[in-house]
Amino acid sequence: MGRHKEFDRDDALHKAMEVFWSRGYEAASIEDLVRHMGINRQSLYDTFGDKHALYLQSLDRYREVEGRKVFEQLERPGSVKKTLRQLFEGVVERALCDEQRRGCFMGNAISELAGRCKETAARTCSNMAAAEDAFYRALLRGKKEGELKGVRDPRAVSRFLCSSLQGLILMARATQDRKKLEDVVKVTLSVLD
Amino acid sequence: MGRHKEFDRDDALHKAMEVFWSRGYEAASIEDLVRHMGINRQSLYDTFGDKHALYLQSLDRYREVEGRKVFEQLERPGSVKKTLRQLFEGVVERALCDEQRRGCFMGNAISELAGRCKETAARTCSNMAAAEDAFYRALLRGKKEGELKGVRDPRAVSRFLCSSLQGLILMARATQDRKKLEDVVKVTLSVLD
DNA sequence: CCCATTCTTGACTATTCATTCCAGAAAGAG
DNA sequence: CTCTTTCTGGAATGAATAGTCAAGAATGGG
Repeated sequence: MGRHKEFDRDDALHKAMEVFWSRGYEAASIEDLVRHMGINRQSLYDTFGDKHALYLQSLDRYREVEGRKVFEQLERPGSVKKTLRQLFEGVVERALCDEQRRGCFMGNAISELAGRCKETAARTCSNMAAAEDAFYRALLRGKKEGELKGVRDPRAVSRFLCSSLQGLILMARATQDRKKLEDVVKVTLSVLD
Repeated sequence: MGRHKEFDRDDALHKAMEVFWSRGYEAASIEDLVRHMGINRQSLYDTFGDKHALYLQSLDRYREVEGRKVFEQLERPGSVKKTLRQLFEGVVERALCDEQRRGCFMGNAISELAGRCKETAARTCSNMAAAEDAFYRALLRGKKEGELKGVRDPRAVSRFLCSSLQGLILMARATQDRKKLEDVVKVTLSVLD
């Protein structure tokens, strides 16, 4: 009964996420979204609701896509230290390539919106808790496998790694100097020794 | 010759800074600014130029006021470790009090604007370099006074402290949990041992 | 074929935005 | 007082904004 949707919902949402990620909530206009999503304005409203609802769905999407990458990386067997090094160096590498300097969508959301939008606050808060847990499980595994004997308080260190990751990503938006970023990574990971 | 200005320029600029600091660039309307600055709209344009110019001046103002506090704190004689602990714990304390969750104006500027406004990028970049230098000088002093023997690469550690500070401030906007923030501080400062 | 559904298009509304203009009041200098 | 400057308030401008509406074309199920 009736015509099918011509566009792929997930695809359009992904495109919306890219717009909000690189421009932020306020600076992204519906015009920008319609153009970049490649769908009709009416379809946008019919499918995703209003701009704010679309933003929240974009945040969820980001968490699924980008968050999953991190979680999977942290769960891969092998040296936890090496994995963490790859994770942090990967952030540096991607930051230096990305000429848009988008940073972390979750971090941006915290900075721009979490203070005055409780739906955003809930999402960013729970995302950060999830990241902390992923770090925590990796640290526990590293301890069990005898690799991280120096880590006394894995819960505290997992929180530290969360915060450090955000700090590094922010710094990478302010400077292009690879040496500075690698210095940060070097000292950050030294707490694991 | 002529009537004097009725309002204090610095005072008005300070008020403008508060608005941009708590709401960001895009979400702060001229209406908000006029209301909170307590001056006339025309006076705003006559005195500060347009919204963008006012924003840049607010950034400069923030650097003078808030930056100076940090720089002075770092230059005070006495234990560098203790000073750094006070600095980081002060950030936690202020973040937990501030019900507006404003974070760091410079960090917010990086996140919201540095990618597409080169004047903002220049200011945030130079501010970060200044902060790095302030940390660096403090670390050098600590080494000279024999307190920080464990710090091998003070330049790298100063960069790390910069990044960590921003990470902590961001995390403090996402969570109210004092224990989490104190964990971050604890591990961060452990690199000085 | 017919009907229901959905896509597409473009126009439309209503609000908000930054910015400018204007006319008059206030106030200091000579 | 007089001139000049600045403050004040409100109105006006024009662009951009988010969101809605309506009419028609496309498409699939029955």
